[in-house]
Amino acid sequence: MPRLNALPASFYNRDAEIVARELLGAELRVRTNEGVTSGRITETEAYLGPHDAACHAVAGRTKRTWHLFGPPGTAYVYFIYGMHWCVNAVTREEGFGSAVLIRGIEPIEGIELMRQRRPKTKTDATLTDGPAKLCAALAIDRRYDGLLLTGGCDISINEGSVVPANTIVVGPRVGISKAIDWPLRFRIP
DNA sequence: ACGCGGATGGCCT
DNA sequence: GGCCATCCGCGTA
Repeated sequence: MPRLNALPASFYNRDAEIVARELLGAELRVRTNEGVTSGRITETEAYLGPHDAACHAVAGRTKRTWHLFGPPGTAYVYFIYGMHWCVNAVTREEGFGSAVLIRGIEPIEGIELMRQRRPKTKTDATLTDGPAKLCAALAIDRRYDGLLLTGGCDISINEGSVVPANTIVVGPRVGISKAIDWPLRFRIP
């Protein structure tokens, strides 16, 4: 059984790179009227703020990026490529604009519900191994944008297993066209 | 096991 | 008007 202690705002009120590393092993959990789905975070990317050309904060606080500038521990959910959602955890102080993109999880709870939501998926290995895949599996969309992940909402990130630092694979972020060689992608093999 | 391109729409310039 | 922090299926090996 997963632990249900949500990570506190103080956890998120640090540099995105640190938070991205330490979110590995934590549990992302979503409750809907269909049931609960959750997974262990296995891949993250750090987006450092307005000085990071690949970070959405470069455009300033617009309608789309509004909650990226929210308080630490806020969920920043955005729509991309006309059909996909991605979820971030906001880091550092309110107004700064840095976050950690959740890129992969390993299902813990509600795997049958996840399969129903992603019926075309052939194997469980590809059920939640991408930022838009996991949002589809957990039914994360605009409704969750701006909610606090720190407890009390239908979306939260909870304490999980501790991941040894020497097992984390570090590499460049993917899918971006600027600041492409910064080593800000973290994953558990 | 790759590589490529289409789907699809909101938002910033 | 053009750009996306993507995914999937189809093509060539």
